Amino acid sequence: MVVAFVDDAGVTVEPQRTFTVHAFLAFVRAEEAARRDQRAPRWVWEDTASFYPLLLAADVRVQRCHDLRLCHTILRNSSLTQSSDLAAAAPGFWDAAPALEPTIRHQGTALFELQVEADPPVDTAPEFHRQLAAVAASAEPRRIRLLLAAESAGALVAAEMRFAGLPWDIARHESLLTRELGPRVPYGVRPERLEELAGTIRALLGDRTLNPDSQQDLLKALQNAGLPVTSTQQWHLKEVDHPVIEPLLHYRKLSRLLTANGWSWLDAWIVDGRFHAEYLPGGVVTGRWAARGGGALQLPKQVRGAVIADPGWTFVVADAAQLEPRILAALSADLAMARAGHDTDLYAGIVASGVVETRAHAKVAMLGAMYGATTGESGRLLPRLARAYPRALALTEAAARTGERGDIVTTRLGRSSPRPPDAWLAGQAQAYAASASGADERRARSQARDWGRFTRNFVVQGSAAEWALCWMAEIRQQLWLLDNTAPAAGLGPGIFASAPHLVFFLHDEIIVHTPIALAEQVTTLVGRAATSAGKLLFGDFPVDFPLTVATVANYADAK
DNA sequence: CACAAGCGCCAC
DNA sequence: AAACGTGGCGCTTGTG
Repeated sequence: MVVAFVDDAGVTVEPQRTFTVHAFLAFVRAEEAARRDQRAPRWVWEDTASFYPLLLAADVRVQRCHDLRLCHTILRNSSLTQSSDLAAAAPGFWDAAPALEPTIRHQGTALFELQVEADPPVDTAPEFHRQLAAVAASAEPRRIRLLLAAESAGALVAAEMRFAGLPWDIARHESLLTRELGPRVPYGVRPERLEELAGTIRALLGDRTLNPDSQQDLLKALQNAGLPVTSTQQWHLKEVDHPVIEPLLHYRKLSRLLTANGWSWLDAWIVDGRFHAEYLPGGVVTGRWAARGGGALQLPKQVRGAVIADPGWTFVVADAAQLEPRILAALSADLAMARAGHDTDLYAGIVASGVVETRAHAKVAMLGAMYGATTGESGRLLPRLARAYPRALALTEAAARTGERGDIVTTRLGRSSPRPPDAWLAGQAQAYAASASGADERRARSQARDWGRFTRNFVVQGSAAEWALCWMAEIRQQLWLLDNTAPAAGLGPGIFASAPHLVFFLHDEIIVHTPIALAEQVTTLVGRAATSAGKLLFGDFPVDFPLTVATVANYADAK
């Protein structure tokens, strides 16, 4: 492996060196240890997800990195760097999907199974220089630089969380399954409780062969039994008065538990008592993370009782209270809205200001403003919200109009929305042609509004994702410092064996797994990190980012 | 046989 | 009450 040494401007400061894999691991370990009290090195590499697991498997953590692939995507699309050489170049290697990463399900994986370098090896220096140039020439270098740092730190966090894993109590999960579904059965066989319910449903609908898993069959059977239904969705079925509805909804609930988080899921995803979720930083266009396999970002509340801290350890579970409306208040510099959330639940503050009558109304109206609701309760309440918070609502409206025109919008730190697809542009163009029919125009208007709702939400969701990245990066750094108070901690075998560490992330919520004795310190630093994240994004604008924090041994007790 | 679309439901 | 954003995933069903 080849390591080049450059300064912040990308200028070579030492001759490059070539290492074997094992020598490289020792080198990184030594560099991180030697500079622990100074400014740590920033490792510039192609792709954290394929590279960092190698280091973690060898018990080596790094403090900082620059993920060329993730940063390239941001710079390629950002309105803040649109005149750079990087953005102008034809799509190439750095725009392609990353190579298939090595599979590391747990720390027992042997080193020789890991692919260290791309084949053929990638020359990272030219791309790094293009990126530095794009940042330097940006209209907002401070923001875009912060975004790249936060995105890269997020990639480190994602790899570390996958490596450490979320503690999972298989016995407790299995007892839940047995209690709800009956004894374990082989894959493909209906568990006892589901079979009983299927029988009840068939009898009540007079259809001996009905498969309740088939939406088509089910809809026909319901209609044949005289029920006035056009879909089999839960909310729809709940409005119908018939004896079959209760067992049917129960069947659906249990079936979901079996297929999404049943015995097969346990077998596939829980290794050594840990759920090693694979997060995909930057996996969503808005900058949110996605996840692959195991449904890490959709863990049902129903199974969270199986998330149990190790003996002598506990969880600090923290979620940002009303994150997106607070982000909107700060983005739009809407002082009235920021004040409504000062020292209180933001929705309660809106009620206290006399804008709407109940917290539920405040919430549905705010969500409607951010998602683009036009009808129902939310649509009715919007005008009152717009009177009380004109700046905030003007921002969401402007973002929607921008999208309807086919233009792009940009988050606080500089992530821009994609351009609409060609089919969308063609549809809009067609609606203006002389030959356009009324149907063409209606379709084009409808598609324009759809894209407007996307850009409307993009600004808020994407800026909230940036806040969350900064929050996590700060938590990670502070946990590292806490860890460093112990001699040589973090750099020996089992790097997360004795120190508090992040184990879960869900858009606006984190879990730290920590020795009980350190839980109070962790709680304090997580709260401070939220404040720091707010300052990084919005400077001195007076917006609060309060957390709901719980110290619990069982995730299900967090809320 | 593999794969994709449509549906439904989980999370935020 | 049910239309309003971002996703992943498992099932059935249709198609190549």
